[in-house]
Amino acid sequence: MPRTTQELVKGTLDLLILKTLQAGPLHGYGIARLIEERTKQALQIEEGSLYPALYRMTNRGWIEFEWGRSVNNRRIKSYRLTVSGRKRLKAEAKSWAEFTVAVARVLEQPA
Amino acid sequence: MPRTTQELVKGTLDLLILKTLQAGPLHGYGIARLIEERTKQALQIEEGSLYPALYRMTNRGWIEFEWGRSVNNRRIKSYRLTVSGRKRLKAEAKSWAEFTVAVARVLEQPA
DNA sequence: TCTAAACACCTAGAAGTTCTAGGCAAGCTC
DNA sequence: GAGCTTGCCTAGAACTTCTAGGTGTTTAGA
Repeated sequence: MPRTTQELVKGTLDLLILKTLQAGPLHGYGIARLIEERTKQALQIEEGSLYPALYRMTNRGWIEFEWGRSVNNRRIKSYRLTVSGRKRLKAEAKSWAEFTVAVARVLEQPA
Repeated sequence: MPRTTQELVKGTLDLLILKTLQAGPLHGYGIARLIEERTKQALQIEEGSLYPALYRMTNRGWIEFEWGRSVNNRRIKSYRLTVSGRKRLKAEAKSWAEFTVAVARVLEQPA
């Protein structure tokens, strides 16, 4: 289902995942669906980006997982933030806010 | 002069360049300095990113250049937007706006 | 019962941008 | 004439993301 109006994640995937896990544990597939739902399908989370990202972030100690069962009775890896991950979330959110302000300063210039 | 507080450009470089050229022709070095000034040094434009980007964008027909002289009497490549580049600027600006709104929707969720 | 769809995970390789870390030349200032 | 600034450039590495597959399980429905 290729939808040209959908945006790709452009460097914010980690932040989006960290933020989504802030409210509580969730599995990879669920994270993707929730982000898409919350952005009204404006952001599309590709599985080929998602799973490598979860792997990287686990390695970096920002998240950890345990095997479990979903509400649909499927085997899932339930991820949650670590203490380090909460710190990282805070830092990335701040960085993103500063970044968008900076870009806005350029874009607000008169033609 | 490594400054950890400076942000990198994360996929917005083309947009920043296009926007900076919207007001009139400018050379590469000047584009970088102007963006840094307008963002109060929050964004840093690396020359190793800048020149390849200008090359790419020229190839894609978004910008074109002619050789000239700067106010400092140095040889410069003076870039300006093409018609196609103006279209591209408009599209990228719109896309960026939608993207930031989408990310904001995720980030505004309660913890 | 059998099938199809949805759920849920995964990977290899390619593509693309950006950064690091250099280099070169010319003009200006002291 | 030395050194700084301006101004251009490149090769290669690093990194993320996408494409394009793949697997297995559960459930709904024909």
